[in-house]
Amino acid sequence: MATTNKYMNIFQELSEEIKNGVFEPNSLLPSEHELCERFNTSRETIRKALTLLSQNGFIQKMQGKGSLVLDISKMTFPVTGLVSFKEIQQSLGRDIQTTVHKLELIEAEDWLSKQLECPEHALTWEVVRARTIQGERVILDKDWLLQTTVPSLTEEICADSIYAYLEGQLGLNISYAKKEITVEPATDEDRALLDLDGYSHIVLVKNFVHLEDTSIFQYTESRHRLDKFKFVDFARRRK
Amino acid sequence: MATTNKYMNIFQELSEEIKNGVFEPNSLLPSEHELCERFNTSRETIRKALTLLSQNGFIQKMQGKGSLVLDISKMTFPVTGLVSFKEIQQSLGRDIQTTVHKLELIEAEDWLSKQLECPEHALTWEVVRARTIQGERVILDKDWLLQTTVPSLTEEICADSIYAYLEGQLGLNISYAKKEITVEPATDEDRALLDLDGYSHIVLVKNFVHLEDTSIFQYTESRHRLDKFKFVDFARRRK
DNA sequence: CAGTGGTCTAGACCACATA
DNA sequence: ATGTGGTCTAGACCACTGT
Repeated sequence: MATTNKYMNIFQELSEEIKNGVFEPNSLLPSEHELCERFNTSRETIRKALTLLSQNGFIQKMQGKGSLVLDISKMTFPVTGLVSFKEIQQSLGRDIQTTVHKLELIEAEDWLSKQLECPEHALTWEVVRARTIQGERVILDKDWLLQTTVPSLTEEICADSIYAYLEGQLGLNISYAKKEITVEPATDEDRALLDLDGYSHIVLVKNFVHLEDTSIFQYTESRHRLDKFKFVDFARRRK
Repeated sequence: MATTNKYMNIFQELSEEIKNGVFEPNSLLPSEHELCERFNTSRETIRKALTLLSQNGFIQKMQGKGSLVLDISKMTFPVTGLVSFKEIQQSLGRDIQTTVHKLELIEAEDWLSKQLECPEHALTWEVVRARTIQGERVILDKDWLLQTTVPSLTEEICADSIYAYLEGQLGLNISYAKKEITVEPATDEDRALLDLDGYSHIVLVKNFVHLEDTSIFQYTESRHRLDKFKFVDFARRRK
């Protein structure tokens, strides 16, 4: 669990303590000075950890007063940030299955090479997966990954979590992503592979995933049945 | 324009220069050392400004190499963070009108006092506004604001931007918000006040807005016609 | 007043990239 | 080997909050 970073460790340790109720919601965290002593470190380092806590909705800093612990039980769940389908569902303790409908190496067509910002005809993994939650097929995930960064891919990996494989096994460093959420008419494919229950539209979440060298290596379309879709976002006001 | 903060000023100055093309996309920013000299400041201060640029999608920092300028023209627009309807539309140069359908001081009912985390029967402003974009009424905004924090409210303010009034005139410090995006069946009110064009559902964006003392003072439901809804999110991976 | 967080500094050492 | 960013330090001064 120990990453190399001091402030990252402090952030994780304090966030665990907040989650576990060691620090009560609506109470104050120990002062920065006290935290310096507890973690035997300098104040700027403590402040980096506290900044992370603040950005992730754990605390609210108040000048002259201290750091107030927020009630994270009211937060439903921060889907913000880069979190994969599997991580989210696991965090909710949901019972899910994944059906892999397609796993092929294709040549990128015109539209796809534009999405991936890659040369046309670049070799690309195309993955189509349906997600079953509590007996209903409600999400269709369509992934495209450049073979230059992901040489091989198996059905086992797709049935589990592609993210876990990329970060864990391949050691890829995912750095940021852009998401677009819209509502679109359902396609024949949607109707065939999902239990649409009469809905004529789906929620489409497009996801452009970038590596640390800023190249896009994955483009994902996540197609959700309307009534099963929920997106939660925590955001701080930047002045 | 000059806020009090050194790193905030540097962030704004550099972000302007990136927007204006002074620094080309896919080129490197001057090194932190050079920026220290240019702004006559220490490295940690420069790094705070660069961290802000990174978090807002302007640059990608790469150890050993430098800070790469990202192509913000590909970003559509960061709707992430706390941005009001008016700010977003203005940034897109859209032609919009607002119709105020309701502006009343009411007593919070059961469900509302739960949303606002306030005592039942607390006095609350209820505001209902329809947004017309390019001739079509496509968004219905329903706002509830606690009178304890917003003593008075006029139709003129509502027709313009409530946010601008709250932050500019009242000097309220908005600090963070939680958003929830779902799809819900349209109500009779939706059908009456919007040009729903046959759609049976709307996209519902719930917004819980908190002040710096962490109290909720505003709860908003933004109801969008399906085909006119778009949400864009930029997120960095936190390890 | 004392205690809190907010900003800023000058310098140190490390890890990574490039030539 | 040099230059880049990543982390950490010890201390300074300021602004705000409470008593």
